[in-house]
Amino acid sequence: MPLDPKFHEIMRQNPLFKDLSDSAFLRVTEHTSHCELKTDEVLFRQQEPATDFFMLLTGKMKLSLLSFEGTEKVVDIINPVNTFAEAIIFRGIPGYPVNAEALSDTTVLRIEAATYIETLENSPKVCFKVMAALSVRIHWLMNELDRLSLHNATYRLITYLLETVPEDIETPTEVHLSVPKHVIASRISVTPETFSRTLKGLSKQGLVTIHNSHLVLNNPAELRKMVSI
Amino acid sequence: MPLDPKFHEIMRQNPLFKDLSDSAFLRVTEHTSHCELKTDEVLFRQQEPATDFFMLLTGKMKLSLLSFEGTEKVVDIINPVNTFAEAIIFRGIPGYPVNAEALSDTTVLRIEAATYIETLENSPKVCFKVMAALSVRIHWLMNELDRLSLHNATYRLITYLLETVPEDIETPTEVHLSVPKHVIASRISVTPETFSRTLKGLSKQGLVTIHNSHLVLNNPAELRKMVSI
DNA sequence: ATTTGTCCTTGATGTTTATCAAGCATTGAT
DNA sequence: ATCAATGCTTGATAAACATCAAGGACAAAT
Repeated sequence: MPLDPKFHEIMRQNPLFKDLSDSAFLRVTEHTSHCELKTDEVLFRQQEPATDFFMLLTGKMKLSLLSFEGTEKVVDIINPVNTFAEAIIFRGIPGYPVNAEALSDTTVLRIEAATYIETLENSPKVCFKVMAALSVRIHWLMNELDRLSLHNATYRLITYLLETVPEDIETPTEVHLSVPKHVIASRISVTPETFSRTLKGLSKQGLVTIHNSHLVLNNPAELRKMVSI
Repeated sequence: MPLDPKFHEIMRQNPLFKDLSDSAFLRVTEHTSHCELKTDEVLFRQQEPATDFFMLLTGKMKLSLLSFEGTEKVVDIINPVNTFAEAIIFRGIPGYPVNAEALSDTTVLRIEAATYIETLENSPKVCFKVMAALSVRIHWLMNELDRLSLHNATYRLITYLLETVPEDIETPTEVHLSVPKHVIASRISVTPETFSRTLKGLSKQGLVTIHNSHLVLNNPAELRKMVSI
């Protein structure tokens, strides 16, 4: 079934679709479907055959890895209106490399990879957009590696918090944790207990004020200095 | 100066150049130069303007990040005949994201990014190869992230050792550590001291035998089981 | 109103790994 | 032959973080 045209505009804003010709774009949308997920519902699992990639419209998704002991590591938290799993398109390997699960009720667009690839074959311009997107991803991952291996829990928490506010903010800023704390804990690779204690540590230093999921960064400049961004 | 034709064949074997037309390839080689580095010599530093990417012909290179405290983390060890820093091509950001330093006397080819980009604009087929290469990189990085955040020093050492031997080996196998131990230590994110102790631990269990830089993996199957690959 | 469940916090304890300090082996230079 | 210099190992100690166990806050269900 072809996609409801009301979604066309939002798709077009994404770099992966922006430079497609109208006819190519329509061909893609004909192989795109709309998909609703309830909280905790699984979109796909590690190793499952990967035939589609996705664009998140509303809600939150988490991408996670499962170790063989069964412990889970949240690799990324996806927000609207980003695409995810697009890197699978070009791999020889057929399976998804992560699990994708809804953190809240969500809507996603499911885009057939094969169709999209066909359209790319006729458009070097879009290829460049894709390559740029992949490169951004690579540098994000390198950044993650850096932050995991070079730094401690406090550092990782602060950088996580600062990612959610504009770069130039100097005055006290509210931050609402829109996903459960234990998910953020996994995302920055600490246990929920350590997360709680680390956040409390920042609070004792007067750097943040805590009201449940509602935080105030009292001194963004000082926080930035602590991680020297 | 154009590149000595004796290097053409080896370049052609790399996926980034394999599917270029002859004329396009020649244009690239005209903007490629040959470059010799002594041990410890720096090829480029983090933040330096990135105008070229590279292909390693002989020797070893290390790519590393420097934290603001001055500690170094080896992100990757490059072997012949791989390209590196190719992801910079498509980024908006102008600087290299890592440092590149020779671990031994090396020779590299320096390829002008702008010229290469021009050739891509005319060849969707090569674009696909590049996208595939970038995707492989992404999945390698996700694997790294997994191994750093889900596992301990022993696990990381074992996977490092197993990466150097064929997948199906069951009998005792020699492994020669071709780079200094402290570099490997940084690569798997432990201190040299921990590296030494961890390796000794494996030795005490009879899993490896140590003769300086020369190791024997006595039971690859058991090692593989321990990390359950 | 009580119960149940989820999520978070807190404290006590244990493990892993880093840090500091010293010593040993090898190499190259004087 | 002796003297650094380098890279590795080893031991003692400390820090960071995980684990285990218990309890509190809050919301939904009964």
